[in-house]
Amino acid sequence: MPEKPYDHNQIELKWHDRWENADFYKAEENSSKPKFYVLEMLPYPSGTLHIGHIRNYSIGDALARYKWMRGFNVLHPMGWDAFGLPAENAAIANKVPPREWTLRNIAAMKKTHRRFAFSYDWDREVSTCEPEYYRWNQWFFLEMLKRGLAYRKRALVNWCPKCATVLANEQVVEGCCWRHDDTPVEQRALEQWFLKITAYADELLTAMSDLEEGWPERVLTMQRNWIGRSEGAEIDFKLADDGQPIRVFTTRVDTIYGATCVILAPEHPLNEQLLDAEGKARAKAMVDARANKDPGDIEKEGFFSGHYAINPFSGGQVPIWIANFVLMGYGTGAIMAVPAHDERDFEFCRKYGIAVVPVVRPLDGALAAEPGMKEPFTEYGLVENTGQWSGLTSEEARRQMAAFAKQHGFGEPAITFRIKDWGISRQRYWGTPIPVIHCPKCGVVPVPEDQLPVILPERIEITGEGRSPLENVPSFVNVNCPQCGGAARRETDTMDTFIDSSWYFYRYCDPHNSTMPFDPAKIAYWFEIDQYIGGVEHAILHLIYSRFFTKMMRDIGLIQNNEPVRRMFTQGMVIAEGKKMSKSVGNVVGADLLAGELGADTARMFVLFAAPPEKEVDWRREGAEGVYRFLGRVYRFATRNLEGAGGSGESDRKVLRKLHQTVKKITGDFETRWHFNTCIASIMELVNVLYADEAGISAAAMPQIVETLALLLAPFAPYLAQEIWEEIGNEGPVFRYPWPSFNPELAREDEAEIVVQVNGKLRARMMAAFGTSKEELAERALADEKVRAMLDGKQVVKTVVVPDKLVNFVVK
RNA sequence: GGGGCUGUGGCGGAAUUGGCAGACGCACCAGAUUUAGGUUCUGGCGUUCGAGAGGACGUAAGGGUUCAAGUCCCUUCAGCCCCACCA
Repeated sequence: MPEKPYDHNQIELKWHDRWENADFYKAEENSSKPKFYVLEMLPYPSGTLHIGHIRNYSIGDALARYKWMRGFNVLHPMGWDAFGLPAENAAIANKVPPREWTLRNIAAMKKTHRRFAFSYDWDREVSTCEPEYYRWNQWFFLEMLKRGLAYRKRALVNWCPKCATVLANEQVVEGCCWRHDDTPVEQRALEQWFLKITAYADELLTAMSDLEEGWPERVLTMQRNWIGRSEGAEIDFKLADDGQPIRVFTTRVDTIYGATCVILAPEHPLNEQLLDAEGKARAKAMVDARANKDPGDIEKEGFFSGHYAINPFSGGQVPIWIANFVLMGYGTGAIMAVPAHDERDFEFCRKYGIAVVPVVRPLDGALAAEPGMKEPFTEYGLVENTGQWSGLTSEEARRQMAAFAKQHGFGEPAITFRIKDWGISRQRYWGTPIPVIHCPKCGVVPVPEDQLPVILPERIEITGEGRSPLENVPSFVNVNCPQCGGAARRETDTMDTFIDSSWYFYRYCDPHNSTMPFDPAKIAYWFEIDQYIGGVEHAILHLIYSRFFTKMMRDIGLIQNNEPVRRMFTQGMVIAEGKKMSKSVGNVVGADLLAGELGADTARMFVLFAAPPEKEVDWRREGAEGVYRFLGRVYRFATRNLEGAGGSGESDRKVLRKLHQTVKKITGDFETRWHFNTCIASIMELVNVLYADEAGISAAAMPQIVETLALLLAPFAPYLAQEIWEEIGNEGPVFRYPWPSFNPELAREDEAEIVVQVNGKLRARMMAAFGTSKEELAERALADEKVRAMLDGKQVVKTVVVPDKLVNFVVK
């Protein structure tokens, strides 16, 4: 039978059209199949396909297809959201209703996406711009408000002048906005809404021990550092003037006898009382300087406040200083400086000539002599000259002294976290409105549940800098108070869109529910997510937020699982021109271009082939032709051997062995590592063997070979696999057919190749039956001419034999 | 400053448990097919010495453990990522 040329367009469009409305992986709830829930980050609703998502589709799509063939129940939904708005379209964000803008793009996007990824459950599409989604965002907000998990306070916030909005701490990168790395973030004081993520700080940290198995260590480390738990004590020093307490946080209360000053952050509230006009000006200058500089470049600076504090343990008086390296946002905003036992304090005190008093000695040494101390001793040791605690170990002293402080009312053991509450207010049009009303009489009043959702007005004008465009829409702002009925103002802040991404995967399980965010029974069925695939850039933002949301929803009583994701996979980024490919950098390459040229099969397979998925991949299209050539080779081989192509049969055994070895190899790589690049490489090897031995394959063996080849290709090149599947007379989707199994007997080589080494260097090879004894192997190796020549005149000191593998002679 | 990751041909990468370094592909070279180009098929392709058979060297650099090291240990260098006056 004559071969057919590989025309990717004809094949892909044919199946694309036939599959237009098919849902191959439609979730079968309550089926007896094992559950498998793949989630991918959402496609961005921008005009061009974001190439980073091609990688998502490649990985998740291939995996879903494979899992389905292995008999798993796959929920693999597609979602649409409002975040990821291109920076250059910031104007749009303030003008076009998110919903309209998103819907406009969805239609165009679907076409391209379907060709790349048709394994989604389209019924479970969730758009986070839909009023229904707003409703449940707002419902969650009000639930949190009831429970004290949402609150409002005046706060210094990070402000991006370009976005004209507030940023969460997590969204500030090197002092700049995460979307505008050339725009320094400013500090502004605004009334802001916060979610009390700190209430879960401890659990977010300790629960991580359950995730160790399925999450990358790297991500867990980042989260641990971000949450930043440290154990210590809070101690009240007394202001010498009037006895009012100055609370400091320390992890080393055992060193408190060595505290030679107390240092306040420049923005510490007590400064208002302590400092004169000049001091206040200096403190303010420090705050401003800090906002605009790289933290690493700022030199330690400070000045004496003119006041003293009393050490509650020793009773001694120490000066109170103001210094720029003390942060108001961490601990209590005040520290006790122990220069003898802390790097920073040492540097600071030496600079300003403040006393250094050693009080901890190394376990095997003496107390450091001062003056003349060159560097602080920061490790644990034994405390000395510390009153009744002298002689204790640092650990023991820490415990006892903290307890003593509590007992006497001037302190207590304390745990401090680095993580701060999540500021969710955005002065931006693009987001879920925060559902509260400000009434001059009643204060902050929640919008009653039956009035949800509060939706965004359409067709609004951009305002000037710094205020929500919603403030200029009277029909939105002017409302009656739900409590007293009087005139009131609606909140104009909208929610951070990370709220949307924190729970959308729950909504996937029940996307059309109009009475609840989702049916708890459905969540109980699907969750936890078995496998989540996302970019590594979400390690601390999205992944901490969604863990927080899960715990919050559990405490509301909606769900039972403690964590959203059982196993987490962070894929590498796509790099172009040496930079992370992203819209704001402007180096996005349209992968649909490649797909249009060489086909979606080639584009997908090429991305998978380029590198293992956890690694970043440099986008260059040079290698794509190779993949295209390969697919053509496969197709031509299959079509010319459909029938009556019987060969001699002399190669059957060899080819079938290779076939079974390939199935074995790919199955292994799929199950354990997801190294699709080696999967594809081994299919290529197989095809090379098929070409070399084509004439020797019998008509009896050929159908099995072609069919298996189609099945092996199905996860990577579904259109081609399907086409071959049909050509050989099979019906229905190829990936509904079970993944091929391999026969270990057939996969095994007849004989083992034994490597013969002399002093660890390869000198010869020989074939031997499996299980040949060590003695016989050594004997046969010695018989080899070349080996004999190498051993001539030398003495064999030792012979190492690894059965079925190698013989090594050690000679002198 | 702290934590983590990476370093293999001209390039992307393979080597899953310490056991043949460079699978597979790109690029390049040659041959066959073709009027020619393209396509397709076949072969070559780490460096170096050698006419050849064959030898020596070779996984960032140096050292160590081992019969055997890309893989394990130590030191150094380079690059990337995260955190960063966190008391």
